[in-house]
Amino acid sequence: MSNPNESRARLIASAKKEFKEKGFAKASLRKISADAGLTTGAVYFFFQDKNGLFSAIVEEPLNRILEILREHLIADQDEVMHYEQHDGDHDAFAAALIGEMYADYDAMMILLHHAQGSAYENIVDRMIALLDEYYQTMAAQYASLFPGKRVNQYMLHWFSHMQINAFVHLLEHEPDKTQALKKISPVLDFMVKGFMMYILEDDL
Amino acid sequence: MSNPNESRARLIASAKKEFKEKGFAKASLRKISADAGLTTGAVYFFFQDKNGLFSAIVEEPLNRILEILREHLIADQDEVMHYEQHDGDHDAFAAALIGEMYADYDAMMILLHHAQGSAYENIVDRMIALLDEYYQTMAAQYASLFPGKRVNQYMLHWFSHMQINAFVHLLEHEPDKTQALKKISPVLDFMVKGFMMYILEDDL
Amino acid sequence: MSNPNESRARLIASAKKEFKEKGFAKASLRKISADAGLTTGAVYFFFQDKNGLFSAIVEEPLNRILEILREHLIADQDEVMHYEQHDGDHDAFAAALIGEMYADYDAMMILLHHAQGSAYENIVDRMIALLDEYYQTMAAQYASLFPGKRVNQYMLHWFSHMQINAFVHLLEHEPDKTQALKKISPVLDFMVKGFMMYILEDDL
Amino acid sequence: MSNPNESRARLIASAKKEFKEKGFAKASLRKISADAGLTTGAVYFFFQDKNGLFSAIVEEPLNRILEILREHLIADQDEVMHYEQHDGDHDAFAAALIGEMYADYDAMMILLHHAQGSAYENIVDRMIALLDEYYQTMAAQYASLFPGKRVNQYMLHWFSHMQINAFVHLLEHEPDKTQALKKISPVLDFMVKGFMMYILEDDL
DNA sequence: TATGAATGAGATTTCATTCAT
DNA sequence: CATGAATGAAATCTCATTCAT
Repeated sequence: MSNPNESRARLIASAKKEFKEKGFAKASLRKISADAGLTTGAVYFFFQDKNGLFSAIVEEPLNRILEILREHLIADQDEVMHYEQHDGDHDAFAAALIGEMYADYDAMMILLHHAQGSAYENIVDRMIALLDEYYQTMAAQYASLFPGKRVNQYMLHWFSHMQINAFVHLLEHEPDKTQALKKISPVLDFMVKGFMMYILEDDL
Repeated sequence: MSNPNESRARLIASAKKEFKEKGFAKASLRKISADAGLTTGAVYFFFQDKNGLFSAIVEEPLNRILEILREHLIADQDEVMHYEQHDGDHDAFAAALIGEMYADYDAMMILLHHAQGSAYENIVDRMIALLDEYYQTMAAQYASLFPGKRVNQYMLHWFSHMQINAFVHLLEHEPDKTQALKKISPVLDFMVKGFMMYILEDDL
Repeated sequence: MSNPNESRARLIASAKKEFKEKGFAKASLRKISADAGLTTGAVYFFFQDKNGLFSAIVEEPLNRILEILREHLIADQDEVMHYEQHDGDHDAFAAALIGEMYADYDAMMILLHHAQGSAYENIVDRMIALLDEYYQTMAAQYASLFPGKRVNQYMLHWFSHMQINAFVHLLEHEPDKTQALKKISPVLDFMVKGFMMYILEDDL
Repeated sequence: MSNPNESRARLIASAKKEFKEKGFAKASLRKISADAGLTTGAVYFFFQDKNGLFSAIVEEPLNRILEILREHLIADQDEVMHYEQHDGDHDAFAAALIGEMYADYDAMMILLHHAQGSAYENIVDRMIALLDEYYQTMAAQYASLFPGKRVNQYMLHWFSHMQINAFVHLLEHEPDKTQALKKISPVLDFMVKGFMMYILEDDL
């Protein structure tokens, strides 16, 4: 009770429970505080507000995920430019991503599935948008190699969507990290092959 | 005040606006009523409660969708059993499904994206489960033709997930029905091909 | 539905059910009307308002009870003045009273036990007051025969209270009229004897 | 605002006023809070809900009453078993009971007369049942001494009823504790004598 | 470092009642 | 004879947030 770090930690632990059960919007600060053996005021001492408490849980894991996404995407871009074979890289990327996703499993679940009403409620869409942007450049370069073809924007966006959701789906359905790595492999394989085959359409 | 049906219709129209903007949980009956030029009591005259108002918007479109899903799935099962070629059928199914989905675009969006807190909050999951169940049977029969192979349950479930989400994604990104039909075509093609290739794994 | 008398009757029948179950205050006109296959408006056509509906149920039985009470009390007064023996009369009074009370058992129960919130919520107290008033006169005359004695007002009022409640209690605990007559007999006997013995106190 | 205990106390004081005037069901938390110079939220800070506020008023007095009732009843049982004379004990019991009843007069009135709709709405009936249970045993032993006689169940129950109501009636009609003690004395005397005389009937 | 008190705004829901038709 | 529509007031309750201490 006296150790400040401990109180903060207990608050976060209780908040994780509550957010996971009720979602951000329906979560009650009173219940979180009470469960932590503290009062609502304590939340406002340690965090700015309800959203601040939520941030304290998800911000760091999110940043690490975004970092990995960015690194991978930059690497990927170069690969396409050099027509390199990069199957192994995909697995390396998946491994890194899954490593971080499962490092704080609860936080990740909360961020991806229970953020409605919070400042993060569109996080999945924002990640998709991020991917989209990179794919845009990549696909344009790819298309330039095939005269008479152009990028199918809809498919491109759908691939971004599908790729992000593949990981979200994984998190939801496979709580074990080792199993997760095995299961995502054919999924990625499928998507990579499909990307090459379906991303271009006839230019009329 | 004037036409009886008009008030109910105004209430539903206002509710659609509010649900779409705020989602079920955060939508305010006060605002809905006021926007319709009525009082909250009127909502309880025309509908049972907040959930009843929501149902009045989404129940019928939902039922039509489920009907089409079921019809298609039964047909699909027979096809696999007879090794028939059925690409055309997929397009017919997509056409029917999209036809209904776009018949009341707003209702569909509300049902699929803004139902959290309502009795329909798990509707997408329930649709996925429905698909999953049918695929289960289908895949088992398919697997029986290939000794040494078995169904990859994870991939199977992911395909259900992906298929439903492909339509949800479509709805979200393509408000025009005609365009929607064109855009979903390669997506379905991609998924059908993938299904055959990735649904089985080595039996150890 | 078309016969007006029938509608009114159905409304009253449904109201009896609802009042008995919920009490006047918590009874819902909507539920009463619906149960009668009508709408709330119908209540206002046949009765003035919620209280009017209640009155339609209890007014007549109440009046008959009051009539009997008054008749008995006037007779009783004369008896005391003439020192007559009147045990049989008590039983006759009880028989008449119980006859009316059980003539419309439900109405009586509603009037005596479920009237809170209605215009009749103090009916038992008013009946007690009525009795009290008559006893007042009677006891004063009785006391005038015993120098050094005076009426114990508290006991007098308590006897009124007890007498009324004896019948209320009977109604509540014995739904059968014939049984009721048997059971009330020793109760009345007890009270009559007690009245004579305890109604006077020493005048200091 | 100022003294913390003061707000809670003001809330309880206002609640007593409102409950006494309107009864539990029709009492308004808004009015109670406003009268206390606070908002409804304050009620929910200090108490769990409307029933909790009611409990805060009546729970303690009630428990003390029940305690006295139980003690007296156990003592009474022994007395009958030993054919002891115990007139004095009745007065002691009455004194104790009245002492507690008048310790918080308003709370007692609210509990006994204005609890409809609350968790305590059947408290008088429960007290009667408690008494009834004890009398059951007592009367059975008494009856065993008189061959050819049996307990008149209806009278027995009516005595329980009458005894409890004698105190309720007292509370209602005599706000002064000292006066109350004097007034209840002949009432108890009357009931004790009656009990012995009327509790048995011929066994057929 | 945190509490305890309290606010103020808002939520859904229920109700008796009215009235044009 | 009765409906169907609608009101307006009120109800309990929940919540994030604030702030003096």
